[in-house]
Amino acid sequence: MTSAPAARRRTGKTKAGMNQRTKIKDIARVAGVSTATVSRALSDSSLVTEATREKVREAASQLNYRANVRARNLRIQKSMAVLLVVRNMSNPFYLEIFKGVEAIARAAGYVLLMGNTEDDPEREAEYFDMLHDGQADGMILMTGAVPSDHVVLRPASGLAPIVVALEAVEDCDLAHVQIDNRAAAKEAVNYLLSLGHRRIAHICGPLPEILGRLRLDGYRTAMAEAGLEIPDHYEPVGDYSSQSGRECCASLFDRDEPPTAIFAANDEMAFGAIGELRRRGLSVPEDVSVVGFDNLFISESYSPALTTVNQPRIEIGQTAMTMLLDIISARQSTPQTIEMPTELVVRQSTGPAPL
Amino acid sequence: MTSAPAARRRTGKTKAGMNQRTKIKDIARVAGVSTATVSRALSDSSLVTEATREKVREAASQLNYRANVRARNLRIQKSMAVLLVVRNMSNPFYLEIFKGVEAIARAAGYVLLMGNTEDDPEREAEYFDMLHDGQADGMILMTGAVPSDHVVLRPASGLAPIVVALEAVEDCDLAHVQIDNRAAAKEAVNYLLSLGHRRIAHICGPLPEILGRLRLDGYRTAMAEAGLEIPDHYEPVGDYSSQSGRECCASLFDRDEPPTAIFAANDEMAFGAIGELRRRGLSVPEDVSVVGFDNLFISESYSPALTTVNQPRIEIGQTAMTMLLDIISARQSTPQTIEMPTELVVRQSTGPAPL
DNA sequence: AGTGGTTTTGCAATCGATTACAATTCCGTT
DNA sequence: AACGGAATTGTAATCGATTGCAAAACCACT
Repeated sequence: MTSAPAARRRTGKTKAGMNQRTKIKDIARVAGVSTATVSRALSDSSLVTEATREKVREAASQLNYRANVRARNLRIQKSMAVLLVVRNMSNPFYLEIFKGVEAIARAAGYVLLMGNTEDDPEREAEYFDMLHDGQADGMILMTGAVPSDHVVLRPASGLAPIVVALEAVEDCDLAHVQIDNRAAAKEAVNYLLSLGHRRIAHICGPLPEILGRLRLDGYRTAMAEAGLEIPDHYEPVGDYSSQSGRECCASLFDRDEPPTAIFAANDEMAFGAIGELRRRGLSVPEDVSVVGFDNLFISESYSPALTTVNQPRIEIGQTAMTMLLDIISARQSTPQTIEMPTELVVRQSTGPAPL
Repeated sequence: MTSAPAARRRTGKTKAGMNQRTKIKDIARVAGVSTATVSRALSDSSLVTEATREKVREAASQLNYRANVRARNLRIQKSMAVLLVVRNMSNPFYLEIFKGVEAIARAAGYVLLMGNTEDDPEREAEYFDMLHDGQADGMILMTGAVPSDHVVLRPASGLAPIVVALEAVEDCDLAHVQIDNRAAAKEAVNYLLSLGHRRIAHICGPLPEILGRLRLDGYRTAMAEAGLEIPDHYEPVGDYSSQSGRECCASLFDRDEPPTAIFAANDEMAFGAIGELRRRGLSVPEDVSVVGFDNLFISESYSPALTTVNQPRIEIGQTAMTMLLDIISARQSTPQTIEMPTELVVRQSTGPAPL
């Protein structure tokens, strides 16, 4: 009966019960058309009649068909995924950025791949490799670290698009979404000055990093413009942890001429500082005012509610993703830098300078 | 010269400057072997001589070759990705779980896809579809919501593996990683009882949800075992937000017989409650003790540092991912439920009952 | 040199879609 | 009825890897 030559054939071990996924071929058979037509019908191409389209749709839904994403991605040479790379996944600051990115990505049919570097250069390189491998069509980089001399950076290397958010990569024409850290810090300090404070200290973030430098710079500028000298020990350096905020605060109050106000480079250090002040019997804001930076979700319900600089995190995420999509679809090719507005949120941790 | 029949041929429009990615064919040509050998050499198959392997490696690194992940994934019928689905991406509680999952996934060569449902059934279904589409090889579900009647749930449907974490899906034999919410809640309340408190209130989470129910149940059990009646209004229902904690707390203290201790179903509501107490001039823990649940990263640096129930979040993430890998590789097939230990962390927000 | 066995290698099929190009159908005109 | 052009459909190439099987190379031992 079987006249077809018994060509090489796979064993096709269909485990009983393991119902094979339906593929485009099955639909073609059921609907009585070719696979090409099925593909076209399902992708709403204008090259099929309404009748055929309906027939195909019918067969597809009957067989519960869903296109195999792997096969499609190979063929169309895209992965419909974007890579989101952060320094530390458990930093709550990123949460709303994730959310903003996710919303835009989803709407455009992209999925989100998470990357976590822990500041390890090897891992950073790995994520860049993923771009190169075609695992993602683009990347939103929030580490500010670019592996030196990586292929993707070589000029005209078929560079998969990268948008840098929050951080800044120097000497490299990449798209950026950032805030004006210097100006925001300056505004925070100016507010303290306007309350009558003169002895204002700054708990810095790690200094080799650009963010820490910029905020420190803003603090110094504000102080300089107010004609105030900054005592030697008024710039302790922390690492953004609440513990380090506590320690920096201690170092400020263990010496003469303690400050009447503290501007911390982020909210967590501000929390730590407030904890330490309370431990010493000082009250906030009556004795010492404290300002943070970031406006974490929790800062509002802290007690005292924290005065801090708000970053529009959701919008930063949305903007970064939107830019990335624009670059991917080549709507945009010259790398832009977008600056998002910040806002000083005044709450209960700041008050007039004590007499 | 060219004797080969000019078969149909693509135009191969190589944009100048757009240097083509090197593929396995290129390596084969340079190394003077077949593509099969290249593939085998690079995957450390034992089927190639050391000499050939070296030759191929040489060519590969010279051409800066990286395998096309899309092509490989299609061929091997895997996507080497797992899907992590949460209710709300900006809930800080998930952060360390992400981290735990990420660590294990990375080590096993899997990438992480993020899913965010916002409690929208359509979006929940979408992520299940992604599994079906082969976008991911497995899923860690933290929403507790399973689309009713979805294909993947039909018995023996080639079901891509799912591990439910934190939540519990009833009537469905899926693998689970969870904590004993009832026992943990009971322990927290018992601790308050041991401090001499008798008027203890509970700020519940949303009640249709299993988590809220279990914690409430633990609270009631502890009270019952202590032989205490629970006044009518001692179980206000919040929604896990700090604002709702504030409101629930207010409702407790606007009536007669206010409690001397509050057990909140999560830390954020505990923060809200503390804020409200402070607003009313009550101090914590002297006048009222407060216990939370979750041990958020910030709870330690809150002031007063919050007494709360710790969930081993990193370990939960790690365990869930490990289970998923076991199921994917079929090392494990009968769905297990693993229970992770919790721990009451006593800090400064609790103290002896006032006289 | 011939034999049998074990390693290495190469050929070509395969994964499941999309799509260029060819072939067919349809439809209005002459 | 024949024709021309547009609208649909089908055939087969393609994306870039992995891998079953066959062929070739190698080796030891008569």
